Order: sequence, then structure tokens, then C-alpha cells
Amino acid sequence: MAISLAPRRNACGSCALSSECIAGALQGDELRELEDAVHQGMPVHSGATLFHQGETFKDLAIIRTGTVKTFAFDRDGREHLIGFHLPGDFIGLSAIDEQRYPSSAVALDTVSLCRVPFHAIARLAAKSASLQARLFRLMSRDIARITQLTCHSSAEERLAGFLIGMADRMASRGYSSCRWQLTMSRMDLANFLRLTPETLSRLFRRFKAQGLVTVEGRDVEVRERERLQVIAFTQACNGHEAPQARRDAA
Amino acid sequence: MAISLAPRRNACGSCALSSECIAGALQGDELRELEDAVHQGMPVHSGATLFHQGETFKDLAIIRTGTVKTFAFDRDGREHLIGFHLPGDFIGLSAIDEQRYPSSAVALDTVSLCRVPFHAIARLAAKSASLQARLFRLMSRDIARITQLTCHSSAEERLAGFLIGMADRMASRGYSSCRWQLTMSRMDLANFLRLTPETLSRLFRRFKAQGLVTVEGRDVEVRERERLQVIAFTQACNGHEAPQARRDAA
DNA sequence: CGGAAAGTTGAGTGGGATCAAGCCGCGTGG
DNA sequence: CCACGCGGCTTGATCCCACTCAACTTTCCG
Repeated sequence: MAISLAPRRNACGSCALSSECIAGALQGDELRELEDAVHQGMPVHSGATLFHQGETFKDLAIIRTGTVKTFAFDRDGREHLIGFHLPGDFIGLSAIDEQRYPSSAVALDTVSLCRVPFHAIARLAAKSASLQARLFRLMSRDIARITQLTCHSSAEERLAGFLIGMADRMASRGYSSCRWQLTMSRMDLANFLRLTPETLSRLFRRFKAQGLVTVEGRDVEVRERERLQVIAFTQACNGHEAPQARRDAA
Repeated sequence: MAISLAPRRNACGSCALSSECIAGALQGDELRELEDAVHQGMPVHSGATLFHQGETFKDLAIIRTGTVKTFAFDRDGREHLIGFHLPGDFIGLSAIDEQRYPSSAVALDTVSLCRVPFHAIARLAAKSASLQARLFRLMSRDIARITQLTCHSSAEERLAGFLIGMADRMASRGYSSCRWQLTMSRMDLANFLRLTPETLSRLFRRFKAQGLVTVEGRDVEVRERERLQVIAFTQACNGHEAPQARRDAA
């Protein structure tokens, strides 16, 4: 995973990880304009807050390395986990409309990222149709992905869905799709899956007993992807294998 | 609610309902280009399918009048309800990335809508920064809204959240915020809220007994918005009243 | 009027939450 | 070095909310 850190060569530095890097859509002057707008910043360490819920929206953040969690507090002060974000992911897309971050973002390990003022991205996108298209696709994907999550109803489905999703996301970034390290605590993961840590622990034990996964602390190995997938997608939602779809409106 | 149906005067016909109408961002030649791209179509009646899960993505649909439900089938053939869409809403934003509709869309009552080929919208957005900005905001809002939904954990919270959300959406369209008609069946609503129809029925009874709402068949009246809001937002997520947010990264 | 679908009500069950210990790894200080 | 304490994680016992199954009522449409 050689990642260029040279800011002049690659504005966001994450192209090696993500074919969706916005810099890939630009050339010449526009690429230079983007590079000027990007704040590279030093890596931040675990626990650092990238932005706060309610704070005025300014930058989109793009992760180069590390993991970030986003979450929101309820009126009782409890934390609701919204998502985990890996290298190449954009953070802050949900803040564009209200001009406020609807959630907080915190680094789960050492994180390096670029911040790009959204107005700069928007200005560039107005000039570059391909950048605009990438942004539309990026946001569209977010909508589709989050929607899918809501379909997982039982605890088993949600955990299996998380594991499959994680496997795919690791794979798409060039890592092993079956073996990796969780960067989040059991509490955070349970919170994300809308479970208690106790239930999550018991679930992991069951999955292990059934030979679906190996779990040692934060080391995870997916052993039977197929069966996990069946558990996760008793509901499918991602209609790729959808029926011979054709318009037959009444 | 006077709604002009004259296509030449107002390309999408929903401006009266939604300040977000994309036509509002355009002028002159570009407005005319949009008008040429829009398919007005005849109103479709209840039960008509607007598009199928898995079908190749072509058009964004914008509702002018009526209600639409979107849903996806799982492998066992069960229907998972994704959302209800009111006049002014865009349908299909989640299909941009994969170029396939991830869900089906069906009219719940008589629906008139415009279809606009997405490539036409994208081409226009590349010319008009204000149209581009509207689309970004629209998609951002979708992301934020769906994210919020996932926070509602108990059955009570989810129903209260639905009622509050419905009240706000009706209000923003110029209807009464406390009295309206449900256009979906109990089954659909239960499905959307991830409940059984039985549980939903019991919940409505409890809310009625507590004086929170009046429910007669499909007629709903919100009587105590405040208390409903407390129930719905025991978790808040929309961090408007967030603490004195300031960057304090470690 | 009759049949079917939608909706409501009741009794019983089960999955996940809650409450309460216990275990383990790790840093700190005696 | 070990004792101690603390937080992350696991395990066990119990409870409760929402689901299931079943019966009944109402509404819709022929």
C-alpha cells in the first residue's frame, strides 16, 4: 500500500486507495486549483475530533489513512453511532444542506486526511462535468448504502451485514477481504449495530461456534462468507439479481 | 393549492409546492432546455409502478401530486418499505451510482409526476451552478434524513418520529401540520416502521388513549406535538441545539 | 348480500435488553 | 516484583417489548 504523501503530486493523496478520488476527475489548471484548496494537515491521533455535531459546515474531509467514526448525541446525552469511515471515504456530505454537521466525527486510530472547503469543490465541479458526476455518484451511493442498512432487522442479520460490508470495503481498498483488524471498540460496534455489548459478544460467540468467523479480540477472520451472506441478506435490497425488471405499470 | 399544469410555464409543475424545484434555478435558454427534457405524462392511478427494482436507471422522477412508496424485495420475496414520497420529492437519487434503481416505486394514490432524464439534468447542472447547488443540497438532505431515521430504536419512537416528520412535511407543503390523511395502508406503514400491523394498531390505540393523536381509519390529527416530539427525539440526532461546538481536537 | 382483504384485539412466545458478576489486559504505584 | 484498580469484554440470570398465532370485526367491491 504505497501511499504518496507528496502534496504537489496528488491533491488528496488517496487515489492509491480509491478510484473515486476527486482529483482523478481534474486536469491542468483545475487540478492545481484543487491542490491549492486542500488542507493537508498533520495526522491526528486516536480520539481526536474532526468536527462537532452542530458546528458550521465548511469542509468535506477525505480520509487518506485510518478510521473515523461519526455519531450524534441524543437529548439524554447518549451517543448514537452513525458510521465508520475508511480511507477514501468522504465525510460531511450530510452537512451540505443545513450548513451544519449533523454528527460529530472522531478518529478511531491515527488518521491522516485532507480537508477541502466545500465551496471550492462546488466551484470546481461547476467547471468540470466529470468532477460533478463523481460527486453525484458519491452521494447517490451514500443514499443507497444507508438505505440498505435499515433493512437488516435482526441482530444476526445486522452483524452478518456488517462483516460482509467490511469485507467488501477492505477488498475494494486492496486489503484482504477475509482477515482484518477492527479499529473500533466492542461498545462502538454494538452501538452502531443497535445492540448492547452483551448481545454482540454472544453473537460473536455463536458465529464462532458455527465456524462462520474467527474472532480474537479485534482480529477478525471471515471463514464462511457464503453463509454469512445468506444470513445478512435474507433480505437483499441490492436488487442486482432482481427479477427480469421491465416497466409493466398498471 | 393552485398548481399550474401548463408545461410551458413551469417545467416540473411542482414549484408551487417546493422551493427546491430545480426549474427555479434556471433562466432563459437553460430553462427552455429543461422544459424540453421533461416528460410530463398523464397522471397514473393508485398501484401503478413508476419503476422496478433492478431496472436500468434513466430518469429522476419529481412528484407533482400524490404519494409514492419505494420498496425492495428480499430473497424470500418479502417487501421492505424504504420510504414515502410527497409532492416535490425527487425519486431515483439512489440509482445514480449503480445506474440501476435499487428499489421499486409504486403510486399510493393518483399521482402526477415529471420524469427528467438524469443525463439532461446533469448536463444542465454543469452549466448552472445554482442548479448544481440545489442538487447537492437535495442529496445531502436525503443522506441526513435517512441517517436520522436509523436512530429511532423503539416502536414508540419510530411511530412518533413518523408522525412528527409527516406533520413537518405536510406543513412545508402548505397543508395543515396537524390534520391530514394517510395515503398508505396500515400494512405499508407497519412495514416502513419495521413493525407488524398488530403492533402498529396497538400503538395507535395507546397514543390515542394518551391524547397524543386522534386516529380514525386513515384520518390523523396530531393533538400534542410537543409530547410526541419528546417521545420521538429521546434521541435527537439533528444537532441544532448542539453544545458550544468548537474544534478542540486532541 | 357474500367473499376477501384490511384492520383490530387477545393470549402466548422469544429475542434482545437489563442487571449483576466475573475475567482479562494493562498501566500505576507501593 | 506484585498488588491494585480500572476499563474493555464476556458470561449468566431475568425481564420485557414486540412478534406470532388465532379469532373477530370492519370495510371494500363484486
